[in-house]
Amino acid sequence: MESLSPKERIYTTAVLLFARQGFAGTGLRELAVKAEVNLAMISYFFGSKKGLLKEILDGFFEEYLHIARKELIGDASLNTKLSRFISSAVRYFASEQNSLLVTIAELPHDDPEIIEHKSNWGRQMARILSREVCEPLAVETGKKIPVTCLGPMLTSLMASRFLFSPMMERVGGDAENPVSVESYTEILVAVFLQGLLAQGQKRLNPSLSDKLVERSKTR
Amino acid sequence: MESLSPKERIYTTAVLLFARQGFAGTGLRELAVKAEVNLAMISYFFGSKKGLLKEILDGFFEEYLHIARKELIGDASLNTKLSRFISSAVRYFASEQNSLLVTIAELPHDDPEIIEHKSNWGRQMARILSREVCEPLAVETGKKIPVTCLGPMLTSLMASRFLFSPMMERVGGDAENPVSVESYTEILVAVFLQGLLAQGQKRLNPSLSDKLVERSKTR
DNA sequence: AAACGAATTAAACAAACGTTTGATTCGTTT
DNA sequence: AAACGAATCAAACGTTTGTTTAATTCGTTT
Repeated sequence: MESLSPKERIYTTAVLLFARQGFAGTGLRELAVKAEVNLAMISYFFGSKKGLLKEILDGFFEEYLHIARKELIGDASLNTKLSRFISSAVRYFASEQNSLLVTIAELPHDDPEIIEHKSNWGRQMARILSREVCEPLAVETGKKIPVTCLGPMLTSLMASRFLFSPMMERVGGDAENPVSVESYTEILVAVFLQGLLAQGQKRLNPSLSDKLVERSKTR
Repeated sequence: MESLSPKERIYTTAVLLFARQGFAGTGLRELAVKAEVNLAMISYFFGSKKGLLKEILDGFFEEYLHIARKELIGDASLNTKLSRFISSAVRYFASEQNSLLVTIAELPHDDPEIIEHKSNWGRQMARILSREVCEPLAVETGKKIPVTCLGPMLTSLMASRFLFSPMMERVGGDAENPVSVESYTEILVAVFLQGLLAQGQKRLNPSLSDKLVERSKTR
């Protein structure tokens, strides 16, 4: 945090505070203090509090959309494309957990300015998912699932772990060791593609990293 | 709204406003005006703004937990139990959409008072899911999916439509008619239990109600 | 009708809010 | 060294915030 520019410190600290306290629940004075910056610098760099939020949302959506384009567009099978997408997206969600939380917490709110931003990104994502997933899926399996249904399902599913993490930390007893991001990804892929009730496959077993953790505990 | 008691009007209006503008983003004066109630009545009935939020969260979790107990506990097959649970829960989410949105938007925030409330409900839900879903699942399929993973996945998946609805309303073009709650439920059950890539079954076709809508349009 | 507690009210409280102003410092260019 | 724009600052702007107070109305019980 020390080597960052003042503007970067504001951005980073804002993502952290907005994620933990909500956008409206965070005051600019607290943000300025925690970012070690003068209060007026926030308006100076981002125009307004809402302008700061817009930049955060844009930053998250831009990368998310980039991942979707990279992993979903192409000639690979639906199975591989979706597996790769989920894997990359979850890795991104994990690395930018706070940006994800800010975005999701602001999703249901209906501020006209913000809604417009979100819808723009939603339209682009819907175009990709429609062509690269929904249409091939209808051809291969006969199932017609609308993008407006599949898009939210997929994103919510991948975000679930992070949405509930502040709550689940106090639910899972001390005995239960937390699930690594890798095996979380494997579970997601398996459930979303093959279903919860499908017979277990070898890719569903605990990943190597989890096994090592387990061993180091029992010894 | 006219026949409700002042306390009920405050509660109902608060759910609506918190869902659309967020908890911290809603002022008590605006709430008092919209609920046609004197400002001081809010503190009088609910103690504080946070007290009001706690009652909303409790109200939502109580019914959600009730549904989980009713549909998941018993000797039916995993398939039927989960199908019924998803069906009931989605119907409840749809009827209490705003309570759901308030709850989810507050999930990631780490206010100690609120976190404690959420965790209490989370623990109870985890106990049910663990015994009635995770353990039977491990026996039947060999897959060991921790509750701290499955719980959030299931809830997020069912909530996805409602979380994204303000955004998706502007994404889906006018041509595309919205998915009914019934067929949304069928899609959820099919994807979660059999997987996205499974071959289409008859329960996956558009539900009767959707077919009627489609017919009335083309004629 | 007197008395009582619950319900409702207008008014005020200090604190925090987002934003703006005008002066000052800093590094670079002329 | 003079000049310039960008960056930083302390201070104040007018609102709005959640909460509390004390007085009043209301319906019921005595």
